[in-house]
Amino acid sequence: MYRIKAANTYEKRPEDPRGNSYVDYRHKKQDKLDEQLNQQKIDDLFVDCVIMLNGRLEPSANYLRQLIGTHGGKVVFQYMPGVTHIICQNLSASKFIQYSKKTIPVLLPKYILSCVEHKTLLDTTEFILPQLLLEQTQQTQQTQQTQAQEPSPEFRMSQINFNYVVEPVVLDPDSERIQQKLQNLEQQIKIYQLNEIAQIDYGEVIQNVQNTDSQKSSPTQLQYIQNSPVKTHDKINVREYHEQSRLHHLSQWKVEAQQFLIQNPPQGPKPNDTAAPLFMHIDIDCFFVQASYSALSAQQQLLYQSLPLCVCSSSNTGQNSTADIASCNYVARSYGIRNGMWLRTAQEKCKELVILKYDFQVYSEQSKRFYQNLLDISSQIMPVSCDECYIKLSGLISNKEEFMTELKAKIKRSTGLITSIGLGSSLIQARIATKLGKPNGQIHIGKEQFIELIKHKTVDFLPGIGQETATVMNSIGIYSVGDLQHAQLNLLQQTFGEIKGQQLFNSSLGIDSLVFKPIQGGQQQKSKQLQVSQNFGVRLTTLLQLKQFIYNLLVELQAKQKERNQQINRIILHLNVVAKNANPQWAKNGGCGQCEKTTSSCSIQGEVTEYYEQILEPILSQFRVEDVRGADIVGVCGEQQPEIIRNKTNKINDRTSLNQFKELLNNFQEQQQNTNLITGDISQIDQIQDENVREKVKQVIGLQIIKRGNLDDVLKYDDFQQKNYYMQQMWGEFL
DNA sequence: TGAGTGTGGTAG
DNA sequence: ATCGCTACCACACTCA
Repeated sequence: MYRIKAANTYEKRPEDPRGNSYVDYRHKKQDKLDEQLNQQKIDDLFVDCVIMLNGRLEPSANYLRQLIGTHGGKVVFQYMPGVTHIICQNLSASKFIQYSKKTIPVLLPKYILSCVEHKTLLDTTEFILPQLLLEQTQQTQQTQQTQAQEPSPEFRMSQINFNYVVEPVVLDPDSERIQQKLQNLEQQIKIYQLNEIAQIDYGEVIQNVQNTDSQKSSPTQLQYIQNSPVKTHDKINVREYHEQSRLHHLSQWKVEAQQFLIQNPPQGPKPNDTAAPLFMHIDIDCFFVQASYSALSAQQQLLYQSLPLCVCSSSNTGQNSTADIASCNYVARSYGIRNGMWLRTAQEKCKELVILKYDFQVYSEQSKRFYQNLLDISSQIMPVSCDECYIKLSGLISNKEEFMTELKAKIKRSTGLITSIGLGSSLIQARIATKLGKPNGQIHIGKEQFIELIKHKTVDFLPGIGQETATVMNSIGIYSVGDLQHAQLNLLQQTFGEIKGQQLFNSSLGIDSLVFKPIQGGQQQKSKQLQVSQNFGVRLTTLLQLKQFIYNLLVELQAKQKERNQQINRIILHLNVVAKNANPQWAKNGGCGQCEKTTSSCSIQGEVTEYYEQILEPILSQFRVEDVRGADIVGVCGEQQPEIIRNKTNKINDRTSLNQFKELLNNFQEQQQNTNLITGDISQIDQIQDENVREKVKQVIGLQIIKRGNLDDVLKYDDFQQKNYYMQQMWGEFL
């Protein structure tokens, strides 16, 4: 039996498996790197310097480290005696105090770059952190105002710097950039003036400005146009774009599926929580292809039968089509074609590939029909997407094979679509069963089988492990699921974080990190996030176009907010900016290619669109407009939480009761997956009088224990916002 | 230590 | 040409 370890305990960093202490390990690693850099040394510019890099830096700390290293300097990341320079971009108050105790210059990263450029150690005064100058000025003022005291030792350094206060010089060799900034500033001022003068609809104002601007036709030449000759858009209609985006529809259909289930609550029998857990995962095989195929005429269907098929937005058979294969059937897959592959790659692999068109209307209808067939199986359904869901079947099925065969036949009759079904005692087991059975499969696996069957698959076979995680795993010597099953939990948690590490480990053993949350009929779904984004076909050349675009996104967000009837109290803007040295080979036609993401957020009250200047402003100065290739706006909804009493005196201070209850729960030997009940002696919970409270306790504690490992973590876990509320209820009624 | 904010990964 | 969306989770870091 695998004990689920506490997932959220913040214990001391485990020892290095090779027997070194972690600190030693770090030092050794550092030394090794220094040595490596020393071998590539160019000159002795920084030879007597020990430079400390702190926090997030631009250029990155890694880059600076190499740069300094190759010029003979030593880099550290923690303060230690002997440090000669501190390189930092943002200094928090605590760090400020901490650093200003030391008489060491705190400088901008630009110092390093300039020194390298001029091949000499420059005077540091020009590079002192502006924040530091500002802060010490304020501090000095404060001190002067309040009391005429001797400056405390903390300000020794400020005093030193103060003697050399120089207006910080922006050493930007790229004078074009400054010109651009100034131009932008001018344009900004214009738009502000317009807003003040014209008291009309904001959108209209922007539209007008936009028009006059495009007549002028900005002289700005785009750098990237040389690489990717894409037309710039004068006007981008977000909604129109979304109409054609398969990924947009995919997201929409998920919501539609949820709403469908809310409006048509499953009428099937209620699963038995005390029976052995049994979950079904059902998925339509290559949904897009099958659905598109099902919309064809009988004659065409006959023609295309058993041919390699795919769905793609483009019928372009040219050599350079970067259109995505949205979905391909299993015949096509036998040629090595995969979903997401570019059409040109796919056609290189199979010349006979038949390209079917998207038919979003049909997909939506088929999805509804699919769900219609599932309503009478069980009362608990959890949709995953338009073509995929989990159903809880504990204690409802006698003959599993027969059940699966019949269900598949029923769906085939009603929709014409072929599905795969997996059964398992946890969600992930069912999920993997489906995956193993595809296409047209029906499999039931248990935990032991799960572990056996999946042992030799690569780690990315497991849900939740994508490319990035797989790469990191490979780097620590984990390639197959079997490796993961036998991996050191310590190592995993050290690499991926306490919870993530635990979840990955659990996954490999068939233990869920996903919690089964069936749709509750009649209940309106509340999501935590609303998002509107477009990262395709965005080619902006002027600030005004950018503003117009952001505004359009906000309008769309507002419409969505209204439609879903949700509260939004914070908006986030993501801006994708072309990465320096982006590889044009990697970009799709019209795509955003390799981007760097800039983010800004603000809290809002009232209308989303009113905040558009505010959200845009903080990031305007950070990039050149013509580099922008895409933008997202995310609205984060306020969770509609019950009144949480945040009075400290209301906290539970009855340690005895708490400990008793903890002990009781910790005594449970085995945690049953995804049952709302805790196995073992639950009689004490059942003694709770209030039925609602009792159910809540079971549900909340049960789910949380399964998710986190043990009660300690349940009580500790930050995101468990209703903790205090439930705890009060619990302790009020219980014990 | 909890709340706020930013970053990054994953899935369909 | 082409339609690289969206919701959610975990984590890092800062601030008071």
